[in-house]
Amino acid sequence: MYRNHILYLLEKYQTLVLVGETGSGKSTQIPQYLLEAGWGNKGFVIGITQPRRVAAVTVAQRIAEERGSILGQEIGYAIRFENFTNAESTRIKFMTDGYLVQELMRDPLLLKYSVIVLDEAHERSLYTDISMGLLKKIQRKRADLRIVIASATLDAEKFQQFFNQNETDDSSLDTATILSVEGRSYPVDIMYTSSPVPNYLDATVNAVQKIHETLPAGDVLAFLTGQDEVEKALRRLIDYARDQSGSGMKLMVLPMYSNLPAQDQMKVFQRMGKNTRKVVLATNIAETSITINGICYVIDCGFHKLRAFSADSGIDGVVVAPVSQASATQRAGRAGRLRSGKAFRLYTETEYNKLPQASVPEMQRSDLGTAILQLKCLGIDNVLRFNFPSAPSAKTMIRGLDLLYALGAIDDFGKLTEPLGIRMADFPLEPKLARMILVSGQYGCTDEAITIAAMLQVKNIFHSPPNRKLAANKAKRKFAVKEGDHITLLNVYDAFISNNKSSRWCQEHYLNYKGLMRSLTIREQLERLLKKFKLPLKSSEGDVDSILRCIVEGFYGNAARYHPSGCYRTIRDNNELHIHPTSVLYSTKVQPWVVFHEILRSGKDYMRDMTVIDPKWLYELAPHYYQYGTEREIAAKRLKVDHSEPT
DNA sequence: GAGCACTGC
Repeated sequence: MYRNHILYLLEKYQTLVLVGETGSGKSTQIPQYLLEAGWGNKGFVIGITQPRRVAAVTVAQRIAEERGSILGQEIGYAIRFENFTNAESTRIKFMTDGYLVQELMRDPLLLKYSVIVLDEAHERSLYTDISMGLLKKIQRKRADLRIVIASATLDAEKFQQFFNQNETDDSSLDTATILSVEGRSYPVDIMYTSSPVPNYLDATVNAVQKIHETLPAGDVLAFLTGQDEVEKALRRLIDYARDQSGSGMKLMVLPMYSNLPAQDQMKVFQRMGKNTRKVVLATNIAETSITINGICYVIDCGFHKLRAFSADSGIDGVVVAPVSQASATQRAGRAGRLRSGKAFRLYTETEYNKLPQASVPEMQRSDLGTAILQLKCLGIDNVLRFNFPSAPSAKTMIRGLDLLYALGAIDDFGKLTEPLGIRMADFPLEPKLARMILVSGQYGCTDEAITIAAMLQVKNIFHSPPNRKLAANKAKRKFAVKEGDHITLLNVYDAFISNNKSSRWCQEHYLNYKGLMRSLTIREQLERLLKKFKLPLKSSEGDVDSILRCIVEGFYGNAARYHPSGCYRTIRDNNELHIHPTSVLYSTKVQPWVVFHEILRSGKDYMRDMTVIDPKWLYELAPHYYQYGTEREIAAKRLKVDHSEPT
């Protein structure tokens, strides 16, 4: 395929932007071309990054198989917790883009590598963008390092300009170039509605029925925005399928979203009998993360859920937003992998033309605390001037810097503190939790701190099947304590260990066994980090106050106070907050002061994972953050803010 | 009485 062309351009240019549809085979072919052309000689390694762990593993597996080699030798992969590479023999190394950033801490100029391929760059994941900024810097010092950016069409020129070091008008001096490779997919007919659709859920259900009644055999993939919508549409289409039974072709309707248990997810990959049409109702998980073979018809509602971060309130949330043209193209393409297909867009062509070309990169809609910490650790002192492919707003950057300063990770000059800041960057956790763990030695509760941090990484520890909610709630109350969710999670973990990590015990107590096993692994990793920093593993032996104070050390910025209006308000910004119904504090008597782990935005702003605190701790532990010394003064400040706001 | 797409160290 474009073998010689690619190799020629890589000799001539430092950076090659390779444009081609996903699934065109380039992920597996290009690394092998590079290897055969000698880019893996003299001990050099060819590195390929992927935004997702599974992709890194499966592509590595596929190539190893093609070449008849054992995975972990010539072909290897490295992702968090798993390193299947061999220091001497590995020539092609797959990794996640996050892993590459981590690798840079050990090998700042990537001297081991001759080529780095950033695959799926058009997705613009947070770490792909960071990698691009860092690689550009490295290239100035290492003219021999080659970079391949593999992307879908839209961003190609932007990437080429970003990496091009030629500042003259003479294009023969360019250091970056673009090459388009053709995909192997089949044409897809795009259909639009003739007028705007009032309700895309109804329209999706109707479209499935119409396809089933009027179009030839072929499976259907419909994109909706969330679990809720998928389940709603599912119920209606199952009813429809039942009414249809007996008349011609059967209909098999299946849901697909990330929260769905693995065995149910697997069902969408099963092949149906000849007389059955499969309909998959999916979230955007089916846009990039998974590929279902045999889809001939795609229905695109025109919306998806996206992470959104507000630099003003510091609240991270998810919002429903119109898709971009790039997403719409990607969705439609899912119909043309087997033979030519049809994509039904539930919006007009005029509406399509008004859509943004591409979604805003993740970099520009995330909290950047962790990312800034990592950049500082890599020697980027002035992150505000760092060359990102799409720079985040100054406000977001300052918010991130503020947080790191408050947590003691950086000093007055923006320099990483020693040892706290440097150690925080080493933790695979958000900065608040990293600080909580690193100071836990002073509270004699390192043991409890890493357990709590590990438990907070896993969502849905408590299982609540819709038909047995009452029993599940009762089971949960057995672990619940008045101090709140953090100590409750600690109890659950301890009980899990003293019951020999029994899956049966979990089932009886409505606990998520897999989730608990995962927090066990994460906890082991954190324990290793404690050892690395020579912090002894020590339990507070039932002294709960020490643990609570330790939590406040990391989370004083997330403090809230009960407000007479019947909800909570953050101390710092006076934002309205509510208790999430999954909190153990939801059904107990009102506690005036709390800290929370995170805010969940869905209609209202909910605090998830809360702990009751003594307000004195706030100014004892964080006088620099709460400038007003006494509780009375904090209250006075709060009142002042209240008066200035019409409510 | 809620339910968030996805990903990563």
